[in-house]
Amino acid sequence: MQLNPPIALDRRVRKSRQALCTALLYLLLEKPFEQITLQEITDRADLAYTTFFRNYSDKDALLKDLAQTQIERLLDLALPLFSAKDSSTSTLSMCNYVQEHRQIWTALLTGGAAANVREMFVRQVESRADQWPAQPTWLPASFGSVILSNITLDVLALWLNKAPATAPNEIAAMLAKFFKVIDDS
Amino acid sequence: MQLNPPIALDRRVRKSRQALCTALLYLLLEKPFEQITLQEITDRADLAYTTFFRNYSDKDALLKDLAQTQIERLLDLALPLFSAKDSSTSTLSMCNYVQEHRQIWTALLTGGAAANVREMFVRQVESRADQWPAQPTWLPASFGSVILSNITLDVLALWLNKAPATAPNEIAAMLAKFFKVIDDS
Amino acid sequence: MQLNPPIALDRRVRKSRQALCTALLYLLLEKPFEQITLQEITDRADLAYTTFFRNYSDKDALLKDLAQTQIERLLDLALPLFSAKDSSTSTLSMCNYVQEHRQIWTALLTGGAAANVREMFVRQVESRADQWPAQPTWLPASFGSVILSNITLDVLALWLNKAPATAPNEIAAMLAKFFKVIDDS
Amino acid sequence: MQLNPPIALDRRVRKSRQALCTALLYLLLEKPFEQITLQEITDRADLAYTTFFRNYSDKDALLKDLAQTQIERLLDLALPLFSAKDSSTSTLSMCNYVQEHRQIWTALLTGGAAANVREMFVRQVESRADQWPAQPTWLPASFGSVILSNITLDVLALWLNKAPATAPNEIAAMLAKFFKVIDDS
DNA sequence: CTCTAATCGAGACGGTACGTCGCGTCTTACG
DNA sequence: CGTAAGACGCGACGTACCGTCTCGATTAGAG
Repeated sequence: MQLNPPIALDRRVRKSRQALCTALLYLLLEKPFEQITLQEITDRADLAYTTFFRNYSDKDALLKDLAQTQIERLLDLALPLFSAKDSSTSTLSMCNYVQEHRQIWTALLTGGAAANVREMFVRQVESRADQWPAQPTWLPASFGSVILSNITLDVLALWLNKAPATAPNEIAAMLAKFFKVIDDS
Repeated sequence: MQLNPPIALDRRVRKSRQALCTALLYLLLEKPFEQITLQEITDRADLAYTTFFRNYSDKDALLKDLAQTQIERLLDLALPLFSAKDSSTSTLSMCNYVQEHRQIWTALLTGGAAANVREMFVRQVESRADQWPAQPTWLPASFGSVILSNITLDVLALWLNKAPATAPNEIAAMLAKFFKVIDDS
Repeated sequence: MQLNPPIALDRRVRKSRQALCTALLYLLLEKPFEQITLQEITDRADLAYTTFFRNYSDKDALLKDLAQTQIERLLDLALPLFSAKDSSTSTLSMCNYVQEHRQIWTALLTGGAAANVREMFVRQVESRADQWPAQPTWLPASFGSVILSNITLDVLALWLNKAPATAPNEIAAMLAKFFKVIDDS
Repeated sequence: MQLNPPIALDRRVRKSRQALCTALLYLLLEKPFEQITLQEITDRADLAYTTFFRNYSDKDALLKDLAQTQIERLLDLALPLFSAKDSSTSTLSMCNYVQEHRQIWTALLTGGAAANVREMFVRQVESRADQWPAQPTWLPASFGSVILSNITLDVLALWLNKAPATAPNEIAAMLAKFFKVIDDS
């Protein structure tokens, strides 16, 4: 029996954080993460500079808050793809998800924070390593997840960035081809 | 019979730049690129702070100078791998090269500048796109090189970082497996 | 009934500026203005280096802030000296004022900023030119104020610098003698 | 019996110094002494930057070389003015001299080096204090020369700067009037 | 007329100070 | 009394200028 969601945040706090997140999101479409200033973020969010620090300790903390959730959702859809059975299903549903949230994922993957996001992504995948039993035998332990993650992100980034017209199922097909290599003993 | 390198730089200049490059290289083994200070670099290079700017406009310019050459050399060895014939030969020679220059490539790929280096790498690969004719037919144009580059770098980075004991030919074998997917129509 | 001073500065700002002014004042007693470093000023004021620029655009701006007020006060006392009537009275009160603020005026007139202060002084005198009607007839327009200012400052500087024991009324007498030349047609 | 003039400087050296002096002179007409760069001086003199230091230790040394001679010549003409007899004669000849070298004295007195030149001037006058016996009795020792010097320079500077059309003898008359105050017991 | 030494051109370098920008803390003033 | 506005400490950056140095190339002037 749970009381409340983690400690039901003040509505104002939720609003501020939301504003900061979307502000960052839009800025990421314009310029690299490191070049984005807290001042710019708070300006765009229409909040006082100091308010930022009441909500996040850091610019990275904001990015994390922004990206972590997205990554989680994506992984919930994507992880089954490692289990060979419904690989194609999960791959496709992942691509559909990205398609639906095209803008946010464009910011995350092709914007300036790409490197950071990839790192978070890989770390999350590794922390869920136990969720799929079959490690490819021809790769050293933990090589698999890193490489798989990177290929996935590469394909998604290229899709969003260079070939936005491509249909989700085409992308899913490409990914599937790569995944098969790893599953093949 | 070669003329002279473009303008044969002053010996002092060459020395300074060399000092700065090696200074950066060692610092990259210790901490992320963005956290490295120009002061630290010049201190380690035993040069005056202002001398940095006489040689490079930027911290990035230094990294570029440092990495670009290395990448070129690596690509000279690696590029034939795209032409299916001697794929395995070139892959192996590339791995051997990395093995021989393990330290520098560890700094570049697993240190803090990894993201930048990857970007440079991809850009160079793309600019040499004409050097291997066979583009995979099942991938949109220019997807191939990016993904191939990233897989290559992923594997190399993991090798240097997590499994340094592995022999070059084992790594080459892994790479070959991935490359085959792309070549397969 | 006056509203408020222009915008009633933050108490911290007032404090910082005050600290910077007095810091400069003391340093002027030690060395020429040009040799005084912003670092020295902020060190002595016990403020961060960058805080200087939040309060003044320039070292000169600080000096101006420091000197302008003093000059104004002095001129309020001194200007009547040009109207022949109470010449002696105003000259004496000016000398007394300088005597009372001996230290600050020593810094301004005999310290390293003397040249700048003289210039400000002359400029202020000229801008108040309308406050005394009688221009000497035997001098080109505007010669009078400049020369008068310089003589005044020369005498004051020498007094503070070389003959500090002299009584104010003696100095006033000297000045009076010079002023008489100008008033004499 | 003297061997050679001080050591007959190399013709090149003489040329360089001359070029540097005139370069500075012209620059002084444009901007304050402190804002003049060694680079600017050597550029204008069409000499290498390092050549400056082969001839002068300092920017001040150059100014001194430039001004000292001029001041000497002026004082040779002007000093008799302190001996009441031929006051008017010497004052006039001084004014004539300045008129003839109008440009150089404009640079020295109204340009950016005015403060330094004044100081040199006063110092030279004081070092020649013995050349005129009659110290005014109503002024503390050594007040006389400083004030006299400053008045002289003030008048000359104003002349050159604001009333260039005025004839030398008019200026001489003004000066005479001031000098009389001091000579009067 | 040559030879030698001083001077010059060119520019890298060490170093000091300046002024700017951004982060994160902390205080003030205001609603 | 809590929140905005924003001053402040701090650290890094990049610039400008000074004065030193090295290395050739040039030239003056003595023999």
